[in-house]
Amino acid sequence: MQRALSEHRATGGRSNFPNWYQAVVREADMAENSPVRGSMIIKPWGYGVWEQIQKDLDRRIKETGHENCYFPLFIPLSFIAKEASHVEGFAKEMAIVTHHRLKNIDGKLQPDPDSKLEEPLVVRPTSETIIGDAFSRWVKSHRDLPLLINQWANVVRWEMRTRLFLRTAEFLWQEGHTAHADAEDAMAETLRMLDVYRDFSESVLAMPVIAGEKSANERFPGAVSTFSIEAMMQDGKALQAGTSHYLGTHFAEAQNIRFQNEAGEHTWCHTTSWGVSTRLIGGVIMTHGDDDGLRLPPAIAPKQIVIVPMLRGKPEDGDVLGYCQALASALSRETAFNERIRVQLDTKDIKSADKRWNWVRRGAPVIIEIGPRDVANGQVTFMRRDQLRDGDKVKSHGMPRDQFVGEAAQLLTAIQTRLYAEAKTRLDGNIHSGISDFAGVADYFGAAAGDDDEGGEFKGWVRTGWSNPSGAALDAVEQKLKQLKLSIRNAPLGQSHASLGKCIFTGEAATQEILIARSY
RNA sequence: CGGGGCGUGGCGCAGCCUGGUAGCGCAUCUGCUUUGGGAGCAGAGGGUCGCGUGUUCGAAUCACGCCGCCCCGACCA
Repeated sequence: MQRALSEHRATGGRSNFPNWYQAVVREADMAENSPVRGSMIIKPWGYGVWEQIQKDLDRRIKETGHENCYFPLFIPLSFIAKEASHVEGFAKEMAIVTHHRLKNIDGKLQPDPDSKLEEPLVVRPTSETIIGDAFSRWVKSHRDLPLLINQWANVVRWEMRTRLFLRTAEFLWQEGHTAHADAEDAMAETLRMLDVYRDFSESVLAMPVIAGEKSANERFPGAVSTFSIEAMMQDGKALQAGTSHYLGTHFAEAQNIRFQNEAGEHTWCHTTSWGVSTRLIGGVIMTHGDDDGLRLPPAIAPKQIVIVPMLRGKPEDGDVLGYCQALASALSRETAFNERIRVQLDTKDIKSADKRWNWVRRGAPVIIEIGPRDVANGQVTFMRRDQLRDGDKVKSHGMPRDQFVGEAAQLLTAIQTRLYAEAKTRLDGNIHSGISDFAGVADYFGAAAGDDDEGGEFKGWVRTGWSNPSGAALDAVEQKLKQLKLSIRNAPLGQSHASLGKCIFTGEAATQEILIARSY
């Protein structure tokens, strides 16, 4: 068997990054395009990753005091209008429901004109309005605060340009919505959840990120401040992997979310919202994938250890299978990342070599291959997906069975750690902080890439000082960057306020450092 | 939605300029051989060439319209 791809690799390599990304999504069996424009079918392996993400993040969300609930998919158009009137620029492309019945007219199934809705319904693009409406009824007293709500849901945004996982018309996410008595408490919540995202991304997805504050122009419409975590993909571009917004009293005022304080005065709540989506899976792919396909961090791999029996249609197959079954059940009694190890014994009736490569492409962290020789010697032969090859050859390891079972959890942890370290080295090593003027930035990133579809040369990020201008001055900065296809990702948190030099845009004294990058 | 590219069996492509009724590699199925490894040989199945209209005796091939995908831009998680 041979793949019609260079050097036996499944993906065609990362030199054409967009093509490579699509190849990994396909080869790893994660998702495919659907008949509906811009909407994807998430296949079992891809959805399995999402389920692991959900499970871990949900626990963290609950541990920080939030409760899950569910709000309707349909939002009255007037709710959106209300928000739009208070939040300039909040004009997302949305799907709108206008009828409630189909009718066969002239042989064509179409909306029945008699079933037109009095008020159109919007398929939720985000739920601030409908949740805020409920909050206005739920919050009466300072004793009701803080109100800490989360929901796991799908949302729809009629995006012009879509890419599997990174931007789809419909996507899955969680959205947290909270109401607080004062700004201090709400801001603490905003930063707390940002840090939940940061830690989750780093320790579970093995995807290092920089947490920071967005510039005024990149704020969520209506937010007082927006924070993000930004991850560096293998092509050097930044991916906004999660956001957390402090909304001040803007939404509370628009939706009448207020409470009586201890003095009996009616007071506006301070609200927050925060979310991460299936985009995280795109981030994982572009962070950890290699020329052979996906590499999944063990913490989110639907199957952490896959056992491939070397069956040959011979009498000893029974012994091999029995040995594998015993190994599988022994391994699944072990614990890694606070859960039972997820083991799969692959008994599908295909060639074992094909099975191996299927799991390699999907990114199973550990692939065990058991043949008669292993059975006879009480051995386990395995491959680490994070260190699959030695040069061009596949590297396999042998170990006594009981030792392997005993050390399996450590092995998974080691893989998790190594994937993180690899990504962390790339991130840290490609943030350039020695550039002190705009010409240097332009020079570093070079001219904007042409209209070809090549991935282009790897460029990291630039970290430099600026004076945090506002209004027209900020617009000018944005335009200047846009010409180089650049944007300000965020102003990293926890900056030391040592000598920052001059703003590379205005020449004034810099007040903080920002990250500049090309982005998704 | 603007610019560019593309749409031919599951995947990757050739054919299209110079219309004549579909081909290659991989994958799939069957048989035999092979077996610590992304196997070999032989045979087989699978495509109304994105959709529609037009031109033509005849359209994958030409024209027009539409849809979808990819890249760039605008927009965004």
